[in-house]
Amino acid sequence: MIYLPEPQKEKLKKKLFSCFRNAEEGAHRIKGIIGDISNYFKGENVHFNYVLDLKSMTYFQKKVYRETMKISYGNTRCYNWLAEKVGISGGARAIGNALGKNPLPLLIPCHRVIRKNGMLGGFSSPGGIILKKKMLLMEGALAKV
DNA sequence: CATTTGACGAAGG
DNA sequence: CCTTCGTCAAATG
Repeated sequence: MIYLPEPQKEKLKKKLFSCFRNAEEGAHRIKGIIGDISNYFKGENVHFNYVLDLKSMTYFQKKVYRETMKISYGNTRCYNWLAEKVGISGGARAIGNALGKNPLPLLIPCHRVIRKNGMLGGFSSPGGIILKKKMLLMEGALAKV
């Protein structure tokens, strides 16, 4: 499970520990991921290559996530592009639904999926659309101003 | 099974 | 800008 940064650190901590009572002790086992994430938010071009546990997701969602993971750092694609990729051209809205349930934001870089008209679309993690924009800016994915 | 609901997109005001 | 309509997987009833 991934929680992206929230304005209030304590609130986030509380949320984490309510899910994982042994979070502190187990942390060393996921040092790699923690390091990667922290480097990412320092502005580094981090690749993220981990085997993800997606067995609780539907077949369709897994297909969407697999394609989403092919969008590399600093690039963006639109919802309909993904729709084509998973074989439902015209189903952009269904893509949005699937991405809205992304259990592993950042590792599954749904923030790189934006609207065709240049709008950013949505972002369901706590940081919301503000955070999505920040991440894209950091990646240098937003061309102008 | 029938409806409703969206992180969409195109077309036409 | 805005509205309407087509679209499709999931959630809901």
